[in-house]
Amino acid sequence: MPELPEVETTRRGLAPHVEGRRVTGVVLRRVDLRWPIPPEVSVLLPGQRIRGIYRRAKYLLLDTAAGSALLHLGMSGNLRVVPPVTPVRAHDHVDIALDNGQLLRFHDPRRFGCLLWQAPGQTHSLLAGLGPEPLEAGFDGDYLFARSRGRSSAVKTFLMDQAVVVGVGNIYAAEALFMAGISPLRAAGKISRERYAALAAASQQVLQQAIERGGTTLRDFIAPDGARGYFEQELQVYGRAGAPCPRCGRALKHALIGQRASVWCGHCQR
DNA sequence: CTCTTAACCTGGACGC
DNA sequence: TGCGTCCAGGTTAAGA
Repeated sequence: MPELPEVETTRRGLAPHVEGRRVTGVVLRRVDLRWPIPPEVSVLLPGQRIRGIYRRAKYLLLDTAAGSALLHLGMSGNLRVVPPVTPVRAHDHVDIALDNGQLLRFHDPRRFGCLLWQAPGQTHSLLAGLGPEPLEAGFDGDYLFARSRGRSSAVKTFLMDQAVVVGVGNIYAAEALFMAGISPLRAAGKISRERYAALAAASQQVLQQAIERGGTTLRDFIAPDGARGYFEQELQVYGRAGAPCPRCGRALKHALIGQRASVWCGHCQR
């Protein structure tokens, strides 16, 4: 489900409900997510005040003086703020109760997500090797050009590598490459500095627009208040294999690239 | 390092 | 209606 825009939408939706709130309790119904939920979550988190909610890559951090809860939504996860009487559904794995009477509820059918703990002043190992944020300084065409030299893998795979740049997943990689006019199959190491400048700009534009639309809801994604994302209406190529290219009208091609379904225009993207 | 592949898990869509 | 197969927005671990 979630790429950067969906995680950022979740962060913004959660912030007014959780910032400054004290955690009054934690209920773990299932701890066997991608990794087991560590004891700190139930031992250290209750009683703490949430100083802020932050996003790094596709991770969310609930920051407290005792450490930070580190959440990833995997493919199918979502976080919602619900009243305490809300019936528990299948796959509602965690409730974090807040002193405003609300529950922060983590739901994740496929359990590819995680809830881990980061000690104060430490950087969790999962965050250590991540590339720059695409919407912050340090990410541009010169950076992509430099990082891609000598790499033979497809540029789409390169763009989705979280060690290169974070937050870009299968939807937004397809959209950014279409916008930049670059074939997803092209070897990353053989693309010019100028074309990488276009790709960096396109990536930023598509991510920013998706955030403004509240993300993309295909199946599971839902904002903390239950709202869907509306970027699906703006998708140019993702999920449109065989349909006419919005630019030239030719049928969009599709293939697996790096094990991921990929769609592009063989005419407009070179 | 870089690259490829398999694996984790559930639900929905589809074909028969 | 029921069953088998395939596919899905992510990421890591293991092996070449």
